[in-house]
Amino acid sequence: MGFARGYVNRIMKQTQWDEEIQDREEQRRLKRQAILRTAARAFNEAGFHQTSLDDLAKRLNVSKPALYYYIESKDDILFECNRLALEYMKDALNLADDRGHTGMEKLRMFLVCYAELAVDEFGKCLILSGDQALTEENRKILRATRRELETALRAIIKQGVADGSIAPCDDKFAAFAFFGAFNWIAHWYRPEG
Amino acid sequence: MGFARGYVNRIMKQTQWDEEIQDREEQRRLKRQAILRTAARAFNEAGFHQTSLDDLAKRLNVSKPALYYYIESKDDILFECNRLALEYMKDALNLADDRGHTGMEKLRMFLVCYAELAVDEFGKCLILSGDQALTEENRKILRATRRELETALRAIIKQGVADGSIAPCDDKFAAFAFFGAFNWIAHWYRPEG
DNA sequence: TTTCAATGTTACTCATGGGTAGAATTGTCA
DNA sequence: TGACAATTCTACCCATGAGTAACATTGAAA
Repeated sequence: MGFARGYVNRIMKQTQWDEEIQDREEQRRLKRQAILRTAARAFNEAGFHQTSLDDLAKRLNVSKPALYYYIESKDDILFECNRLALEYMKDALNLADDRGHTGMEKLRMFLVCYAELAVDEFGKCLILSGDQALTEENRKILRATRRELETALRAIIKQGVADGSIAPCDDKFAAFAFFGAFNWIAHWYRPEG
Repeated sequence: MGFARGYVNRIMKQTQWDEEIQDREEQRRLKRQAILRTAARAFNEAGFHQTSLDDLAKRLNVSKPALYYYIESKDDILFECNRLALEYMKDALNLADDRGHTGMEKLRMFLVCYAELAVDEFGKCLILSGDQALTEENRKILRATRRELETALRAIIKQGVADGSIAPCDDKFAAFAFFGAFNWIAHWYRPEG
């Protein structure tokens, strides 16, 4: 490793990316990502308000101000974690929403992805931590994305009912029930089993 | 009203129990209950950590130390709200779990009650606020009660499968799915509709 | 090998908010 | 009406934790 002298790269040592990386920008991006992942895990374990930035810094073997070189504020961390999780979910939906499939096939495909995302650190962070700690501004942004997701899921359900692959039902309630049941996964799932 | 002089009974004036109550003990109990309900509502609206005891005191037209005459600590408030909600749910379950009914009938009866409780202030408080703010001690107590509920629900489902009123399924997952879907009610339900 | 931008550190500030001390007010009963 | 217990108030304490200032270290280019 060409960068192992002094207190450099304390953050990277805590992450899965120990390999050499040349590009400066890329390193910054990855360290930021490492902070976000570690933060998400910490939030999921102890809760947002029970996790101080000093705690987080300690986990990353770094001092607190070092974090501020990569993030804006504590709120910023939570917001980014949530934003990323929603981003992934939108990806999953786009992946599933491929023409040539019945509504039911799309639904199943999406829910499989969703279940995976719901046990990912970012996904758990999105589901477990409410948005009440965020700025009104950030809250709005996330709510808008959430609504997008919901609308898209409802469209899939409607299609499924139309093409006969899904039993007739109210798409709104069905969507809520699916989100509810799958979000609940995040509450009881433990990696052990 | 025989007690309307000075700054007495500030708390009671904020509640639905404006009528005369003689018994001292009973008044204490009711004021405490009023504090808990108001606290639950505040927690549900703004979040536990976003609600200071000063905020709560202001809602009740009372000074902060007055609260401490009725409660132990802020944690105590949250704990009691959760404990009460679980208490009500256990009542609902006992009500539903009456012999002479099929598993399906019991299940339906319980879920109807559960849906009502999930939109009650205490119920919402239980579902929305995680237990991460509580003492380890209190957490354990609540977890035990939660487990009781889950076990009882699973028993009902198993009975339903046995007597043929419910389609065969894994009782564990079914219970989780029900709790998940119904708890989600608390997230989107607004009294307006 | 000097120099500068990038990265981290130590040592602070300061607002917030849970909790308390001690005084004041009130209801009740002798 | 005087005394005592119940109840509430004003004014404080102080731990915590987010965020910052100023200084130190490092990597790499000139």
